[in-house]
Amino acid sequence: MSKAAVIPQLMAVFQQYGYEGASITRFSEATGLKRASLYHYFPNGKEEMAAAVLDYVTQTLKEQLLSPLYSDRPPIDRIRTMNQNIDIFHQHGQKDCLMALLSIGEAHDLFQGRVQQALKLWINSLASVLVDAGITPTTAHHRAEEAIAQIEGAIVLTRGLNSTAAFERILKQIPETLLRPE
Amino acid sequence: MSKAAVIPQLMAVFQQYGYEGASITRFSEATGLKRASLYHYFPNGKEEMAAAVLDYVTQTLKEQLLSPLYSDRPPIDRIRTMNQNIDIFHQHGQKDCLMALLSIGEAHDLFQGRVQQALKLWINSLASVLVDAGITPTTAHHRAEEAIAQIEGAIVLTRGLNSTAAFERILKQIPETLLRPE
DNA sequence: GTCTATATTTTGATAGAC
DNA sequence: GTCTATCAAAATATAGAC
Repeated sequence: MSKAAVIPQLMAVFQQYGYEGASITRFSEATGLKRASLYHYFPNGKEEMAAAVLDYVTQTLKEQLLSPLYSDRPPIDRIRTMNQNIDIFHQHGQKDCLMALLSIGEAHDLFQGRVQQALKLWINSLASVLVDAGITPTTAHHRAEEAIAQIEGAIVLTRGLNSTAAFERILKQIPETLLRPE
Repeated sequence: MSKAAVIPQLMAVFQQYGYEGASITRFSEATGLKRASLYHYFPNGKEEMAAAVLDYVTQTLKEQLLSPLYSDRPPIDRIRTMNQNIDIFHQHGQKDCLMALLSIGEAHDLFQGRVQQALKLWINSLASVLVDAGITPTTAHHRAEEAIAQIEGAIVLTRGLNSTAAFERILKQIPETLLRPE
């Protein structure tokens, strides 16, 4: 098995258990590889695994979720396409956001830079669509942050209420909310 | 030291590290009590500590955060007062929400019921204020969920961006957003 | 590249003295 | 009620065979 093939499996474990709850044993079960084999790919252990997963997530964010924002379609359609991909990636809110999980506890000290960079990329990409739609840059930036907060919070609600209803409803109304008149 | 005095200190550890990252050693350091002394208060260990903390948080939620919602002041003032207390309790987004943290990983299986109950209490209390303000019950319920999602997501942004700016801005605009015309 | 075996550290938990 | 001492289990990590 190649290193590239194990990373999504490690990601799934981090998504379910968070950084401190994810153990090498759980990684071993998820990948089918023994402990020592995982250390062959990631000599620095869990920390290196999380860093690799975070890089993978950042790339997925760029290629899968944010790339529609840079198309030549109308702004509302670009945002709707992003949301459809978010809905799939997070499985209607049932799969956690790695940026949220890897900013808790000791993971916060380790990955603060990476998480902050990825979040800012998301915020700026979304804000640029609003600017294209004629919205003031400051307002655009604020609204982008608010939309991302709603998405992250909707994931929390999905976990806490054991229901995907709020997530799907919130996601659906985000495009119109973002593009409302100033 | 009484059991009641220990619980807020345990809460602080859970807020910083989450459920799996919170170890008995960290509880010992935070309280000044040795391991065995903590087991005197909580024979069932970490699980019982988290349950006690969650009960304490639920009571704080009721008494400190939600009680202003049931006053006889105008709806907008009731919500503003709740938000001021949220801002203090969560230290401008820097202190995590226990309901969010205790629904991750194996904690999710252990505390799903308690978390769901507390979240529903919050949602229903907030929605009832909107109904008082003349908003349709269904819309009120939806808006309450959206506001709580924004608050939870704003805490995630505070962690991820290492800044309280988004949290404070989002909190400030929530009362008007909740009470906007249908 | 994957494994078995093993070492080390940390964590959760208990017994029993004071 | 708090402690020291101790144990068992789990976690991280490494050595070395194939």
